[in-house]
Amino acid sequence: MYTFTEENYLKAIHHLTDNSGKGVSTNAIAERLATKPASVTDMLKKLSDKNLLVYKKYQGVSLTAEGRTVAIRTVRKHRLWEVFLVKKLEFGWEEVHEIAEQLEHIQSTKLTDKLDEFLAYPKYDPHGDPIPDRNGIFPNRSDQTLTECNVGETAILKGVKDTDPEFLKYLKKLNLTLGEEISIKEKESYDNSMCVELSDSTELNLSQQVSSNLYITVK
Amino acid sequence: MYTFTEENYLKAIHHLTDNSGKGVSTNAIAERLATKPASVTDMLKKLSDKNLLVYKKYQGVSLTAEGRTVAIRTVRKHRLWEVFLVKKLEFGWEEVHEIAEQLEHIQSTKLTDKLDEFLAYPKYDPHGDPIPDRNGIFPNRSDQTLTECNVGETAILKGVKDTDPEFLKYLKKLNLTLGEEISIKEKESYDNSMCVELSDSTELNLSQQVSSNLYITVK
DNA sequence: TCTAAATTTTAGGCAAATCTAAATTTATTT
DNA sequence: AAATAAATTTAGATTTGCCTAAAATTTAGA
Repeated sequence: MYTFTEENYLKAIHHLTDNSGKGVSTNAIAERLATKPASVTDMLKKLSDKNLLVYKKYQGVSLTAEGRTVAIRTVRKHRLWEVFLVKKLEFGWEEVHEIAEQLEHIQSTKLTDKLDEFLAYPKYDPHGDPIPDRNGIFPNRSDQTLTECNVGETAILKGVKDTDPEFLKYLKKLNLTLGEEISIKEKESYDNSMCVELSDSTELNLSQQVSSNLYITVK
Repeated sequence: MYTFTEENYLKAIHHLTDNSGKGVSTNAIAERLATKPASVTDMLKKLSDKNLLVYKKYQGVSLTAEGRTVAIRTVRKHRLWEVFLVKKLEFGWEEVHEIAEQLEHIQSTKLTDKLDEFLAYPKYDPHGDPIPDRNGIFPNRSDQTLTECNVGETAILKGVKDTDPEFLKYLKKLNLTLGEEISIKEKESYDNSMCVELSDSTELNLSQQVSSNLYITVK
């Protein structure tokens, strides 16, 4: 149906699309795909010819309905495989992205749906990112980060914004896993770091860099 | 490491290698991969340059140790994924080959080994084909077919030689699944068909075409 | 053995996806 | 508003894997 490369471009463009209505820039796509802007321009023309996106020279691109469908389907596959790798094969959450980058291109709707069923229809992947259903509908997710919480509140860790393996390993070391309850004890206005307590009573000091990458809901 | 195409060529050549010591022919490879002989010649030169096989013009090819390792690793991945699809996702045995053709190219030794563990180290795939272990060692398999059995003997179905989806669906319809006990009641010398009885006492008439494609062991 | 048939290889090309270097367009600055 | 900087596109190549048509080699048949 769609090639490995086409799916990757569409997924990248979908990821880079914000609600501002502006087109996604060539440079942004090139950076995300670790390729050169000239290569991106080439590919945008081809994808435009296939009606997967709307491209006007120098104006950036936006996905068509068809392009968005393909992109979301790819995200769905990626995240379902990540769940499989962590929940069934017991990989660490910092190891699965790379393998899922390959698995997301397997072509078989039946496989995707059976995998979904096997995993009991998970709503979020191991990093807390929402998994679209077979119709492409995403579950809602909190976009509130720990930074926005006040002293005295208790937050529940729902996801991570940054999924860099180094960051994930660091959180693992701190015992910060999805679902963890985090009570804010103190906020330091000097560097915006915060002191928090976990459910097992350990206390941690989190930099703003860390807290701004943790999606939470207030209890 | 190795491309999709390289793995496919090596797997095909491994499959076509018999113990006769003769090289595998260009035409045979082309037919198996549904490609043209000229394309095969191109690729053989490249694989030879990479020391994955030994190629002499007009003489056919044979795999080097390295090439064989890659081929067997690919077979291992293919068959493990087939087990996963049938045992865990409940696909029919006639549906899994195509999907496994894609999954077999996922690059991650850790994934393969974890999958193997998850599946409890299966020795045979859903068609009864042996699965090499992580060192490339195949379990022994019977190469005796039902055709060779005599009246009065009871055979246990261990595998199928032909894995064409149509044949597999036919066997399913006949209730002939791996492990089934088959008692030979009668052999018809006219067309070499045989009349057999299954464990649930149903009687079947099997053509030579069918019986010669069933690997068995005598009880 | 000598010729015809089959097999295999070479030659020349094509499409996908990428690259570098140069040209063009848009954005920013003074 | 002109000049510079940044972003984007074009032009021309490269690599991988495949193709067709023609040439070369091997095998098989009379």
